[in-house]
Amino acid sequence: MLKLGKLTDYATVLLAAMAAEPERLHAALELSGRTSVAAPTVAKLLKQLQKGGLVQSTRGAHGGYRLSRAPALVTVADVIRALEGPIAVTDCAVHDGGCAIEVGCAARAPFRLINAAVTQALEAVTLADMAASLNAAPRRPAEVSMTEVPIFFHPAARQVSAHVRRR
Amino acid sequence: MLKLGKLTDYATVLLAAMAAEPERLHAALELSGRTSVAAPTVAKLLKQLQKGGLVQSTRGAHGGYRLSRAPALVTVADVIRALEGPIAVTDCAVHDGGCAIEVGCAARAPFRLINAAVTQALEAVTLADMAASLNAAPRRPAEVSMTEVPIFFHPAARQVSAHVRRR
DNA sequence: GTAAAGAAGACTAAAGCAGTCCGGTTTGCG
DNA sequence: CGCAAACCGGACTGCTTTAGTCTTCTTTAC
Repeated sequence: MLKLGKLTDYATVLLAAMAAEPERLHAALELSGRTSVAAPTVAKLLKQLQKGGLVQSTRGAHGGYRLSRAPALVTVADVIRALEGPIAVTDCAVHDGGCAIEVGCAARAPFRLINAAVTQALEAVTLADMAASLNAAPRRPAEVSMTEVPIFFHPAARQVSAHVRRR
Repeated sequence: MLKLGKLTDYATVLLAAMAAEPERLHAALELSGRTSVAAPTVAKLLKQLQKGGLVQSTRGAHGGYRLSRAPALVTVADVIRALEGPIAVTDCAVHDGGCAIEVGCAARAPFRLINAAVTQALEAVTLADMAASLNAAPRRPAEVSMTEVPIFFHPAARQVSAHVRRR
């Protein structure tokens, strides 16, 4: 399915919730309540995100987590890399060796290009975009039409959901 | 890792090998020899690809498999869909329900856009492209640079590796 | 000093994936 | 007519990855 792990999905939701109030300190339990993600899972994810440098922690009573960077500077690709390692559609797209085919493999070069394209799509969406779509009036899923997609590819378009938010 | 299954990878290699001689009939064993993929695996994959409508089989002695469509009309996305089902970066990007968060989920709409973008990248590469890169002089991996990627997004550019092939 | 909060890691259960093997059917050819 | 080559269809097993939980320890505010 070319699937992302469920945990990565949750992590994105958590970070989006934090991005709504970037300055505040967010306790793990509080985030669990706000996002409906199970508390132990939230704790586990935040630890990993901290290891990946995406959030900073404050220990002790009234402690919590805070985003390390401004929401606009954190992309979905960053989240995936923090939790699942480098983005690699196939193994051979990233590291050489280990593949029996390797030499004269027709798929290799094209897969590298695909990998780069996928990465670019993931770099195009930031936490700020997600937080914005949280604050906006709820949209019905069907309203996100396929025709809106090419905005990703316009060189100047960084804030994807700015487009989504309108109308 | 956003990984594709290894089997999907192999299937792409097999189809690329067949695309080099689209008219011929290819026996499973012969393809195994040409691609270094284990014979039972080849057989299994071709069966699945047939179920997915990508190849046609001829039974009996001197039988084999043939591509159902011209190589230029088969994309990597087709291969993935035949083996792994619909392309879905997250579950909620495709089917509704089953997600505890669901309502008021900030990540949902953005993930749908990402999913569409990823799909588009996968649709952009065909078996014909791969077969071409097989016939061309072998390129060293490093030569496929990131700067070549945007070709994917140019509206008129369908044959990605036509660009890769040159120089 | 006590309570609230994060840190760290071990552990279990479940799911998906890769790979193999089997018996069956169709077809070509001597 | 019978054998061999090739595909057909599915069952089955072992492995890896993932999700999720639990426990114990450390830090800090009041």
